Amino acid sequence: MPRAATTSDVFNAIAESRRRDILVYLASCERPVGDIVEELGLGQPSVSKHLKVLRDVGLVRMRREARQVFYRMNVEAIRPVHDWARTFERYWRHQLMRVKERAERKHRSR
Amino acid sequence: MPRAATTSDVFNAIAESRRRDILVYLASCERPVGDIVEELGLGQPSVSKHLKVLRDVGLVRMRREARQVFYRMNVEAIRPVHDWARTFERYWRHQLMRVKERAERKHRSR
DNA sequence: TTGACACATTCCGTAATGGGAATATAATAG
DNA sequence: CTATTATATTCCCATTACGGAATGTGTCAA
Repeated sequence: MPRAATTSDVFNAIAESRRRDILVYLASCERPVGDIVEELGLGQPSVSKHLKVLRDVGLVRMRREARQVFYRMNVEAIRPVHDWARTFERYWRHQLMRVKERAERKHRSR
Repeated sequence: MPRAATTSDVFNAIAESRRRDILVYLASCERPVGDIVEELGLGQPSVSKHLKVLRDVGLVRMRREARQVFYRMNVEAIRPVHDWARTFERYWRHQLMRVKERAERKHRSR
């Protein structure tokens, strides 16, 4: 079984750093494809293909206006990532506490 | 330029769902490889390889004890993902607000 | 209609994947 | 030393990805 498709879920889609860049760029406001091409310094076909991946997993939406196509981020779709990462938040505390304790023991033993 | 290696960064490493499962399993406490194999119902070699990927990006650490190798999660390493996802948090508000406004306009126009 | 513009899709080559089987390595027991 | 247990590594392979070049599609202007 080879690697999962980039379009199989949000986690695979955001594995590519260019796509993460695109999302950050689109977070604040919608943009036509040409702007994204210019911003990323990538070829237009590449950008279009990245956008298709992002569309397939619901991370962006598009809107046609005249000859341009405007893309915007669908911020909701990031939630699975956010939630998953957050499940570890409660363990940070523990880990930091352990580090702190170790440091204190070291300090006392001097 | 083909796809980035799974070991190139944390985002690529967690693209695989099995590896996410492993991390969740290791978050609460350290475990020997055998336990992970049993938990995931995957082949032992596969698990070992997944663990190597996770080690390469610093998401897990290992400790040898007799014949067993115990793995534990390094929760700190998840931070890039958490932080990146959180950059969009402030936009949720806006998006939810827009949805709400649209609903209200619809309501009024009835 | 023709041309131009903005974007999408297809084709190509290179490189890496994850699983299973087989094999190698490390550590302990006897 | 030998056998056994617990992991790691290697080999194999079908599959997919990315970027660039070329080409297709859709919209508007003249």
